[in-house]
Amino acid sequence: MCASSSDEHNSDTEKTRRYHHGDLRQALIRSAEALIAEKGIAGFTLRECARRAGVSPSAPSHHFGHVAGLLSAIAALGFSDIATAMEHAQDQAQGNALDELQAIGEAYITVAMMNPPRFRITFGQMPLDWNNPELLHEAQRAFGILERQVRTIRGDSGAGDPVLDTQAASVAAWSIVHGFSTLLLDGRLNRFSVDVDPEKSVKNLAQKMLKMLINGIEN
Amino acid sequence: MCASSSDEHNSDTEKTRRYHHGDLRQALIRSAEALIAEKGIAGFTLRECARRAGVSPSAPSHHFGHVAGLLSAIAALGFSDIATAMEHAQDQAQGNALDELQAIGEAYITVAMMNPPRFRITFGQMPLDWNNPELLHEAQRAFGILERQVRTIRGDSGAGDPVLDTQAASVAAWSIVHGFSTLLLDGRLNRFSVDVDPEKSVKNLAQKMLKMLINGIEN
DNA sequence: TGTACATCAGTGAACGCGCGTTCACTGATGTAC
DNA sequence: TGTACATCAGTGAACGCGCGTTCACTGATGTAC
Repeated sequence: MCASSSDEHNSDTEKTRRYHHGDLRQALIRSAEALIAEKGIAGFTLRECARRAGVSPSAPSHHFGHVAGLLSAIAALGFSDIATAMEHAQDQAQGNALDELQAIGEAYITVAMMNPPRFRITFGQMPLDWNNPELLHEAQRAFGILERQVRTIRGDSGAGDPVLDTQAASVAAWSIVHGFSTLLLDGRLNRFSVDVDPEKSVKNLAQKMLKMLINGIEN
Repeated sequence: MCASSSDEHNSDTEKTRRYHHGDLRQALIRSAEALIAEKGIAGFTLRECARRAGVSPSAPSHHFGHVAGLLSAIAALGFSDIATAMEHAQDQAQGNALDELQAIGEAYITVAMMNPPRFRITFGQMPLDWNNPELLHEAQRAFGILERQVRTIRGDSGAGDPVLDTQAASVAAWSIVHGFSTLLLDGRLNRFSVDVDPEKSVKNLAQKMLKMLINGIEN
């Protein structure tokens, strides 16, 4: 609860471990992401996570109930990041609905690139607890933004019949940005496509790609 | 080597286990896929695999060297399936290059749906051995087909300057079919999009989606 | 056709290991009076 | 301001477990003569 600890023991590097950590949740989330960034999804274990957070092996279970609890908390953040970034992009591009969709798509990819382990936890095949209300809420929020945007483009005010096309367009947009993010983070593009190493050219590539799709949605 | 065993012990259900299995490779591949289909990617272990194949715990290591050996063999099949299906689709749709790309994209998704565990091994984050020549070859073959097709569409006879656009279009096509397959197999579409349960509507959705993209690539 | 023998494919016991979770506990916190 | 006490957050030892790989081995296969 106390975001900034005002006492003298706020440094992790100091060996002075307090009995009450203060922000175990954040510490575990950070160490989980660092661990996955380093060892990949298969290298993740609760115990190693605790070790890195400088905390007893049972602490994570105590705090989150079970592995899925910690991972679900992180996945909720993952969806939240995406939703928030997409909302922001939408606002920035205000005006043309197609430009907004473009901006939303780019935001999705940017979020994935900015925190790969979080993206992997969110969309990899880790055990998540879909009864976690926060996780569910953030996930629905993210997809909702995308879908509403597409609906706007198609002039689908509710009564129209092109409902199915709206669905197809939403799924198309989600698929293309999700597929790109996945292939990129997993190093598949580097392996088979031309070099997409320099960060600038990745964003460029993503932009062009999205433009093609949106061009097609527009009809 | 002997594809059809001509002796009396060819049934797995019979408890008569021979010392030399005859086709351990196939048996392990089958049991690995069945295991992953049932328990997911996190539930995969070499030992359980061996157990299901009715073989000693050390047999997989003996045959494939290490876990990554077995998984890489399966991933090679995954890429091979995709490449072969795409080639076939290409032939069927012969004529219009855009129709061919559409057919190729649909084939990718169909392959993913036909053997989900294989697709997961191929593209999930399992430990693969990229020094495995078969794996490398099949992977390159698959991407090559896609890329050549896009090059044909753009009239890119080699000397042209729109090289970057060809790259973008290839990556866009790969991204959209890959993203769709991934989201579908992981049950994300069911969770957030409208119901895509009946198999027919999935193919329909994929078709529409691809049409949108190709429409955009065409300019 | 028969025998000797090298090669190969799979065995099974053992290795050392680290895992997620449980449980009774203890040290810190904050509230009531 | 000070004291008593309930609540809470994290401890640390222990649980039972199944893992991937190794190693010396053995049973089957196929080839040479």
